[in-house]
Amino acid sequence: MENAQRGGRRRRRPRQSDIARVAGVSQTTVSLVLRGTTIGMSLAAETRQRVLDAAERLGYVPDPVATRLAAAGNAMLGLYTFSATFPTDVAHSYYPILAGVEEEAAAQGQDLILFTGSSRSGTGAGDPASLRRVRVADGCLFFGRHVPDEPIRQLAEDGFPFVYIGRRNEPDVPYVGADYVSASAAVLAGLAAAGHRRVRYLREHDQAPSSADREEGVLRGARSTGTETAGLVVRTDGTGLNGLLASWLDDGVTAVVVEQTDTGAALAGLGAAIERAGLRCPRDLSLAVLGAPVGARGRAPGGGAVFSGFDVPMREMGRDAVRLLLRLIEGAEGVETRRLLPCEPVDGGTIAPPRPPGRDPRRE
Amino acid sequence: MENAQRGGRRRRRPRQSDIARVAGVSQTTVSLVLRGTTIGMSLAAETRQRVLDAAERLGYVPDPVATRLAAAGNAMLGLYTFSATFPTDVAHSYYPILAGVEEEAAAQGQDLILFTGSSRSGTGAGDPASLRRVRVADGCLFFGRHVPDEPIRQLAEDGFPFVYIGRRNEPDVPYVGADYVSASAAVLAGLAAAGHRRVRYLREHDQAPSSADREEGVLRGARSTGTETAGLVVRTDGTGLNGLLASWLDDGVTAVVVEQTDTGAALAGLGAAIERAGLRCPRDLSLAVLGAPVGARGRAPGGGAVFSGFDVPMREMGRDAVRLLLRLIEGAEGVETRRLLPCEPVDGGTIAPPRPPGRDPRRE
DNA sequence: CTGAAAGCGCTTACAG
DNA sequence: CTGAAAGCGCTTACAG
Repeated sequence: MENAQRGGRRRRRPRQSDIARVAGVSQTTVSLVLRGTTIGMSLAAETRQRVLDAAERLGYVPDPVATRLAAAGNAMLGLYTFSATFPTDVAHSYYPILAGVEEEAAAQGQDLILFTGSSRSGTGAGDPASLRRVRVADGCLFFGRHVPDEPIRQLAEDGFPFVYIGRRNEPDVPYVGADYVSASAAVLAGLAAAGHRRVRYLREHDQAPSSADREEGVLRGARSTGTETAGLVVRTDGTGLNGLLASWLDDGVTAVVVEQTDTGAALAGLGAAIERAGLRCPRDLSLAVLGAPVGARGRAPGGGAVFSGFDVPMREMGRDAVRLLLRLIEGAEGVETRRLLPCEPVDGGTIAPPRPPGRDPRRE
Repeated sequence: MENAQRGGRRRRRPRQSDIARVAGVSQTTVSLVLRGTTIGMSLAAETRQRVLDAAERLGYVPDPVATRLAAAGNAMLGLYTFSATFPTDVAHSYYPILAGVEEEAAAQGQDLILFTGSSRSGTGAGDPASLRRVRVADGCLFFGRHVPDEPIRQLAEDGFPFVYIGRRNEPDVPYVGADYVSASAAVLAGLAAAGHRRVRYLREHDQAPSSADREEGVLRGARSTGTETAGLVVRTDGTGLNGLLASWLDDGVTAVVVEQTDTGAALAGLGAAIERAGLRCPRDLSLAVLGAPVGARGRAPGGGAVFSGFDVPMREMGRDAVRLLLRLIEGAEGVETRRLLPCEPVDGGTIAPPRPPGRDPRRE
């Protein structure tokens, strides 16, 4: 191996002109054969081969930056996350999305550029400079609950192809999201079918579309099943749940629905309150989670059962976003650019018929 | 947003020459003031202002692609994994490494290219063509237990900077690994201190350096503590553990040490055998794992306790590999290019004093 | 203090 | 079938 690594003069990467010299042709010709361009189809097979050989021998690899400057594609897709791509503390909640993106990118022969600009600033907001860098890729996937509008607008205006992972409100923005509305409504329907009429829906203060959609679904589901809507929606930052839980029990609430976000604050707070009160699910209280938590945290408190509710098809969202982005890059017409994927219902065992009226689970 | 995404004609973005025209200066001057370059410090304040104003008015935004081309070096680090980067089935075992890499890359202002070449071919072996692609990055991180030598050699010869994550045997190859030898020896010492003399070490057939190191550490630890070495090392592919376990108990074995690999075959097989035999750890049998499994699988069988053994500092390995790679890229002298990071011992509650001789846990 | 020029490594008309 | 030339939008010596 020689110690090429240390101080060893690094040999300059070969470029097309090097190949040209070796093969005895012009740089233009090199570019033509290397791109396998269909325009200058008429290349002598022998010339072609000579160029190919030289390129192989020199270990040529096209420079993606130069390629992009000259306005061509380079088989690289970007992924820009408006929060650390690999969060430490968030229990890897978004890992499956990354997995899906990587999987499909690989299947399509695309490399993936992870743009790290956003994670640097602790804010999680993408700073404009780092956002601009995404242009070295052929197109970019965006992802994160909170996203700055302006820089993205810029990209859109310039015709740079991109796709959001997660539904967006802005018109004309391509995205692949999850159908939280239907899935949430279905959960309420399930609760109603089990006999619950007085339910609480716990959501965080977050304003993201995914939260709004869940709430809409919950309300829609409640209305269509005759579940009480008064006092149904409760906002929390994850604290003060002990008191809330107590008041709910006083009011005869028999089931609680929680949204699962990246912070997991609401669910964590509720879980703690339930444990503290010594309640058992679903005997004392039915529980449903909108959007299944990932990994080890997917256990219901005091039971070991898996939460009832629905799964977010994160992996599939990642995959589909890659497919859509590729379509946009190739300029395909008539592609559906706003997609909602169905969420799989999960019958996890935390929903049961309501406890008999008048029975206070805390006195047992 | 106009429908810029689909075929819409896009307005040309302003460039430096536009500013130059408006401000009545040369494009060079524009570049100078915009970069705030320290070299051409001597810019008339008035000129400077004029340029700044024009830039502001035109809404100028530098083109990152052009900037990079001109500046040489593209602030991209590669990560090439000799297996799917985001495995589905392997319980995300390597996730923390990715997290560390991403974290440090972000801190250093580097973007990350995930090369997907290796995952495409089901083989997990990187095909030479895809491997060559890594040259588009300024340098590359390699990762995976089994790695093809030849293409890497090529890269080294060309002076392309790279770093392995995980120890390598080849001389002169830069790496950041874990000190499995010391950590494994320490585990044996702990077992000996608890009173165990007859121990079995279960490893897979795998030949990777990380496996070899663990075995070496186990043997070293056994020798220095008077633990029996005869029959100590046992190889398995994860099957036939029921029989093996029975024979060990017959032989008076009181503790088992298992290596944890990416497949987890040995540990999974052993765990199943233990459960099947109805043994409880550590009462009936002490257990230690060399290299902690990740996430939900980190629970010991029949107990719920965390495994004793040690943690692999994956996140820190990722971070440190990025740092080292950056040093190599900048051509730093006298850098330690072969690093082993210490593994944190884990006292997880699966090690206890040996059961009394003659007590057969299976008859209780 | 400022500008003309070359160059980063490619692609793409346009001529032969 | 192949090459000379211009251009993508910047940066960086090098001259004035």
